[in-house]
Amino acid sequence: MNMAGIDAMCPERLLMEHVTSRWGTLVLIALLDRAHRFSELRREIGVVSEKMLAQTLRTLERDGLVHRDAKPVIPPRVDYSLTVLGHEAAEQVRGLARWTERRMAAVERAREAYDATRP
Amino acid sequence: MNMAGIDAMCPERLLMEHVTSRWGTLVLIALLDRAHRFSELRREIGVVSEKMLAQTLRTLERDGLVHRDAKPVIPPRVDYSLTVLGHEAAEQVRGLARWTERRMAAVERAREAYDATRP
DNA sequence: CGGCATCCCAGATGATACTG
DNA sequence: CAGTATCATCTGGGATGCCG
Repeated sequence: MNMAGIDAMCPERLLMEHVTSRWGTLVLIALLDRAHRFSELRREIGVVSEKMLAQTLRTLERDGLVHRDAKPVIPPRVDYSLTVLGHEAAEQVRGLARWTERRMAAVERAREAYDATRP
Repeated sequence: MNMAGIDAMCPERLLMEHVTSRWGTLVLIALLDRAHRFSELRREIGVVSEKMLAQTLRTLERDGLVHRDAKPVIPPRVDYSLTVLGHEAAEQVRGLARWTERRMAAVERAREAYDATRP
């Protein structure tokens, strides 16, 4: 265990991987805006397979970050929203996302400088 | 492109994957404390292969987050430290890490409740 | 000591088809 | 509409060996 209390395979790291996973981040950020139906999330996220979206939502629901509200109607309607816990997670993730936006240009300059100095 | 300006394969997402990757997070948090040699990072992180640590460090260096200082001595000595950009990234990541520590117990209760309601 | 090159595999992800 | 099931593919990551 290192100084931050996070090691390679501790429970905290697994939770962190759920919220920072490719689809986890996009789901959390989309839900930070408002509740979404399954198909709305698919459209908003862009290209994501049904399987991965369903799997991601189930993981986040199990962790208590996302609330699933399945209405007993035909055709089915399922709404996903953030819990209080999920809202906190989403804000952390959004902070990271916003940082990447602010600093993307600087990072790309750094890459060009790095690449320019070698084969 | 969704509302957060982040989609599945944009440059921002790649950058985010670098900083939130399994080894990226641990390296950034370790360097937030102080500069480390390669072998110090290996020990501090715990179980990490040389390959992944080297690869992670190269990626973070290329992104301009980590500074690599190779001293021309024998035996070789290489020190890694955070750049200003890297310090910002590391603080975001540490924020996420601290959140997982604060909320881990609540998440585990949520999982038990979830698991208790099905096969 | 601090790497890089190679091979290999489990697990993550995608594609497609099917269902309540 | 909102999934599940199955099969195929891709890739992060470990193991090993070599080198300046």
